[in-house]
Amino acid sequence: MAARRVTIIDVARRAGVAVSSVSSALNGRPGVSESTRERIVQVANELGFVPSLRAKSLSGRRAFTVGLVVHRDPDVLELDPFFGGFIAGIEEAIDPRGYALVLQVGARGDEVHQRYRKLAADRRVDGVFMVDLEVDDPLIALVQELQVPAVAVNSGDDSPLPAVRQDANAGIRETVQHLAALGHRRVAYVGGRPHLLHSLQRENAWRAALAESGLTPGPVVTGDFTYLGGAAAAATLLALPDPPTAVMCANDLSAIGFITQAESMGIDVPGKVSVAGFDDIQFGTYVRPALTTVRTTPRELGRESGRMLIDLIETGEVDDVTVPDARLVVRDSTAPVPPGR
Amino acid sequence: MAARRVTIIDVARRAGVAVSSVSSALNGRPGVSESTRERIVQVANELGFVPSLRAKSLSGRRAFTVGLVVHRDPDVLELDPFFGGFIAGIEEAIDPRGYALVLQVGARGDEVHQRYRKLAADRRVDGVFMVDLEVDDPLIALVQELQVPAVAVNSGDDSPLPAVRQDANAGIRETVQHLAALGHRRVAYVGGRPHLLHSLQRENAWRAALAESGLTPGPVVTGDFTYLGGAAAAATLLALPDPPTAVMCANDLSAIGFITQAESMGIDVPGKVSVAGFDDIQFGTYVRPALTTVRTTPRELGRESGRMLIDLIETGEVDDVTVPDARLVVRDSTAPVPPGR
DNA sequence: TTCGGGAACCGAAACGTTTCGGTTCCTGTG
DNA sequence: CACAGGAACCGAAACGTTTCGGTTCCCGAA
Repeated sequence: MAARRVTIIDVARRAGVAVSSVSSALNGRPGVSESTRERIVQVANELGFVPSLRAKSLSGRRAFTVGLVVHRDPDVLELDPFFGGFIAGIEEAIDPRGYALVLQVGARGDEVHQRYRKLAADRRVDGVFMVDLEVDDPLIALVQELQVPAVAVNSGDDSPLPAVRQDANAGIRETVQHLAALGHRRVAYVGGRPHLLHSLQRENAWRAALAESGLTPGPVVTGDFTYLGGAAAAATLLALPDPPTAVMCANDLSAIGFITQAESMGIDVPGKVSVAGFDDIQFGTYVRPALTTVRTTPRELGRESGRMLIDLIETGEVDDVTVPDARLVVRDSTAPVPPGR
Repeated sequence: MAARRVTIIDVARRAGVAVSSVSSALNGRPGVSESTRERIVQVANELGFVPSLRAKSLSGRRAFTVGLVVHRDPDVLELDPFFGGFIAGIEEAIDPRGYALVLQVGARGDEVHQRYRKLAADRRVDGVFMVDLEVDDPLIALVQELQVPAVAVNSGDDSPLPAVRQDANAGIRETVQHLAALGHRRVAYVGGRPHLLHSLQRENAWRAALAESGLTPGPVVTGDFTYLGGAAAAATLLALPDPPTAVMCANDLSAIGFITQAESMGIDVPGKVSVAGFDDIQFGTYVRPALTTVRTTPRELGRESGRMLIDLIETGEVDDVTVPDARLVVRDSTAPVPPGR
């Protein structure tokens, strides 16, 4: 009894009009009188007509699908605070407009490359999101070569692609000012994976903010955004002859690693050293001491990215957008500089 | 210069054969001699022919896409250890077979319903994964009504849908035996959201394992799989006149919440109370004391689910599969029962 | 030598839309 | 009253495959 699908032809026949008129009527295109439009809509509803997405794709040369390929090891993905909210935001924007998201993950760079190529060759998606951009990212050239519409998320200021950004500077500046106000003069930095664009951006923001506050940069450790990386950084920094009294970490996970390591070395946080993170992951509120951090809003970023990509697909051009700044959230892992330092 | 796409017609013309022969040749169907098949393949490569997925979909009545709709609040998603690995596993299985995954999230139940309906109406996907099944889940009836092929992940034993399962029983039994061997006689349980099928399964497994070890169930608290829920459970259980000496939690997150709360009440873990979790999230290795837990393998589950769904789509029937059991991982949060208890 | 049968190949319909050029008809203007 | 112009509507091509029925041709058996 696999009931045959009701097609536009059925609607046309039943309404006594041409197929093309049904198409025009249902898509709000001109060339059909208001009265027949109403009749057609009526008939379409009666019949429960749902246009075939596949036929639309073939005819209309759009897939009504956008792609996100995540360049990340699945194990790392587990702890990533970004994607849950980001994807939810994307959907909020694209679902009402009839688009769906295809998601792919690739651990290695060449896998990611292949995924993009295949996505483009198959014309499976009408556009893609570019996240986790690297410095001089070859993927940018790739999507340009492939001619697939793309929006860059948190790219640099000179992005050749349309971009949506959340400025980290404001939050980082607030953090540095917060630390300075607490009397800290020696503020270290634990970086993220250095080839990642936003690692660079955050570190630069930190330097700029220090300069603004009249401070000179403390020691810098290159990390990798992981818990273990943060712990290793603590081992290094806190063993220095003149250890920092405060540390900014490139993300919360490494900040938490840092704190745990510090405490296991018998160094109290925030009594002896203040620690600030970045991201505002939920665990930051559970950890002891609760983490002072900079709150980012992946969901808003996703929503704007989604909106923008579809605008780009449908109109061919868009303006860059900026979501509200990341802001400082003060909790318990930062405190006044210990006396005598 | 939007170069026209090279189609099967171009290949046919260039090879001097009919379009239908090209189709047969490239899809490994009989009816074309080996020599012309080779020639056709040759020509197709020369021309860089990539069959149009859209045309294939329309003609062949398959979308080469499968769907996963996640019923979860995006904020909860952030801490969820399951989906990163699960999705990665799905992809491992489906990508080589030419399928892609569309992912959707819905915070509310009715949203999820709508998503499934739309997916089916649009024929956007050829099949779906059903995760986070509830007791008597109405979604099962929905996908059956909608006639969309579906595989259930960790469903009950009497699933009307083909299912892939990872048995939690083995791991939970091991855990209970481990606790019993440490001398514990009063083992409490902190459950998950009670309408979720796997909450029920885990609790039943716990009861069964206790019985096997000749123990009677300790107090049970209904939780919600969250950190805060675990903390609340600790507050309740540890204030009991005769508190348990060991606790099994339905997942790691609530176990970590439990431990934190216990310690802030001055009750040492594992000195005074042993705590075991479930999932084996990465944080469990970082937390102090490192968490004894049951390791699940979402990635394998994803891989098998993906394989199975595509088999189901293409052949119409499949057998249930089971991935290797979840196993106990002993770390530092469990210890011998304190003397005198 | 004839005939049957299968392998190889072909042509066209079908999938379900959108789009575009063309026809009809009505209205207003001169 | 004639005619231009535009609104409403129609028909068919196009999108790029797969599939199915039909034709050709060759080979082996009788």
